[in-house]
Amino acid sequence: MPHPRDGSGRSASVKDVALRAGVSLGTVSNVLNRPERVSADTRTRVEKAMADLGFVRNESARQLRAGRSRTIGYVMLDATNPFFTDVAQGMEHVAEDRDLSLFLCNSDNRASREAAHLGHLQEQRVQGILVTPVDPDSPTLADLAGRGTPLVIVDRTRPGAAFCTVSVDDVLGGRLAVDHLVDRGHRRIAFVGGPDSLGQVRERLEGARQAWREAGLPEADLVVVPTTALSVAEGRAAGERLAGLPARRRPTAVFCANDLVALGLLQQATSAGVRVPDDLAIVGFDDIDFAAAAAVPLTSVRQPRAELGSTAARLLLAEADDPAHVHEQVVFEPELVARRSTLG
Amino acid sequence: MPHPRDGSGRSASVKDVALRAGVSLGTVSNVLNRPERVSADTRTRVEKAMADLGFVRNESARQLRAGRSRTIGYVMLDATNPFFTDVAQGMEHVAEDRDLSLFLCNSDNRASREAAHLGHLQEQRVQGILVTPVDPDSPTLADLAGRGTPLVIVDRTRPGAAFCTVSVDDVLGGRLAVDHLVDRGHRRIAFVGGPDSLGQVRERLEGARQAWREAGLPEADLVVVPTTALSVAEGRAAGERLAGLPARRRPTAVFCANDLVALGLLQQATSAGVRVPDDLAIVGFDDIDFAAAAAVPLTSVRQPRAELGSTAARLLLAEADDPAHVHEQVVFEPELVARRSTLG
DNA sequence: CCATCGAATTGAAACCTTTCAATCGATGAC
DNA sequence: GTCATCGATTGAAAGGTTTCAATTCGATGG
Repeated sequence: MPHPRDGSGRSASVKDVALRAGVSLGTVSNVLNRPERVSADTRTRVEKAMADLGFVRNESARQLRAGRSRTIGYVMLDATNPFFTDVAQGMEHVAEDRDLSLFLCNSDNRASREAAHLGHLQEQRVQGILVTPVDPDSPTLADLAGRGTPLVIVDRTRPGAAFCTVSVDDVLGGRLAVDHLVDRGHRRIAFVGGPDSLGQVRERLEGARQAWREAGLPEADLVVVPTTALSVAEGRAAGERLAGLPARRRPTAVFCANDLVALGLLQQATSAGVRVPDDLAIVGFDDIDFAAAAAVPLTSVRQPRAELGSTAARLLLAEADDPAHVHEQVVFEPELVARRSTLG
Repeated sequence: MPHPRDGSGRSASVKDVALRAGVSLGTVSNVLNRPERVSADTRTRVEKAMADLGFVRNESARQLRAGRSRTIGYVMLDATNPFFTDVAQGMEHVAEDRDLSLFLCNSDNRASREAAHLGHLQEQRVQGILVTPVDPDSPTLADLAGRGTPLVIVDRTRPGAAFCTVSVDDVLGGRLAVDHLVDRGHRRIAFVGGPDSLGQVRERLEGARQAWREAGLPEADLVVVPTTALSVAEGRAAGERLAGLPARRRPTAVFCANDLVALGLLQQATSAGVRVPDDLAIVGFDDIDFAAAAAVPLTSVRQPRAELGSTAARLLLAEADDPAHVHEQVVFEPELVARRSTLG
């Protein structure tokens, strides 16, 4: 019987272990935390007692004593978007190396959920919080940082802010996408994405406009098709709206604010008999794995997803370990990955 | 100045609040937990003190006292598979309703990671653990349940086990897929998936074989193409192996163990000039959003993903709240969703 | 004016771990 | 035989919250 449940229902504590092993409570703690200070004999005795009792360390008590937990948290914007799960993967590796747990939370694009999660994480006294915020200018974040909780913003930048940020140059990303389309000869294009409360959307569009302008092309030939979210469904809907445009205004290429939208659009286009890329070229953003795997492989602006996450996590821990830490704003450069959806 | 940081660096405790509000520590606790027992006057005074001090409740201490936390955990098999994030979404809703936090962990198909996560969750004294295990027969799980931690297995069934399970009838799913292909006139098909250490893979194949046999078709005409994982990349690789088969053995349809594999296969086929479904029909499994969004929308066996998650979470909480709880084995029926990848 | 009652508030104990100064015992040096 | 030393072990305190029995105070009824 490997795990005799004691009648009390309560799980065994160090005290119970000490009693059973016939040592003091401090010794049990030593076995747990500084085994080298305990004689081999006592150690095995204590370890046996632990096994017999099915002892599991109570992390709450440990944290209470230590003042902080062995956990960091990441509040992500959209857990169903593979981009963010890949970012989280990068964080996870760093956490694993340091033997920390990563607490994943999904704000699902809602400020209220975000606030709730941030509150819970604070109550847990996590070592620090990573967040891809609904709104990076929200005072909640500044408050948090001001209160002393290490905080790193992921996928947004905030120059001069009271915290580190790790992001990708979205304006540059937008330029890359549009430069590529212009190079391929397109002279009427659309930008699909929204809501523009999302900084990612605004900046990618801004970059697109810059590139378009610098190519000397008329503003009116860059149509903006707004969506209410960055999802596959919205991409499909946008495709329908695009198909409804009079032929002379219909673009020959589309730059989508992310790959989910691009995949939705691609599907709608293909099923409507529009050939990609011959009739319509498509560029996405993020370069999630599904982009390369689409039946017409998607040209996309690649972000170093895992690196974004691991860098953020490392900065967070640096700040948590060193109060004199100087905040950094890391900006990665995106890179265009050309595939069939624009190459024919 | 909304959050004056006290010189100590330590964050404010109930004691500090009590001192500042000129009340006892018990009263502060009452304001927090039973506000109706406190006079309006005192209450506002205490609330003001909390705001001034930027008081944040210390969850570790609360948990220590309460004996258990306000958290449940889900250890998922593959966080990058949208199927599991959708399942998690279902759990999240239940947790949100009960004002609990859901701690998401990714075992990434590795038993060692799974064990580490399970250990951490226990140490946190979570109310219960949801897990899609690498191996549902692992003694670790039985131990956990035996030790008294409420446990629910998700996406696997284990008749007569010492815990609840919530799953989908994978054998039936396999049958549905193959019945459909047989109905569409296919007489030589392949099953693509692996490793068969995964129960999901074994059972879906088993169902496929049953349906094939019952249709009176020769065993040899159901080719099994094993993969080392259920990923897009493996699907692509399998596609190449399939293309390498001599024409007379090449199947006219493929049933993939999940949608990721199917999407990879679809991509490989299309880029190799194989027309889907005319030259090759494809059926996936899970019906993730990307399945419908593929450029050739994918026929797939739908599982009630969110419902799987919410049911599991509800069972878990039922067990956590009632020690006399009787374990249940819930099995959902999957459903075939036919789309262009098999319909032409 | 006293007794009683109820509402509001208090103070101490408990939860479990970690830490650290103090103690103990044995070994080796003189 | 005594003293210093060193390793091993101990015991008590601290950390923040919650709970609950006990207390206070003002008000009500007699």
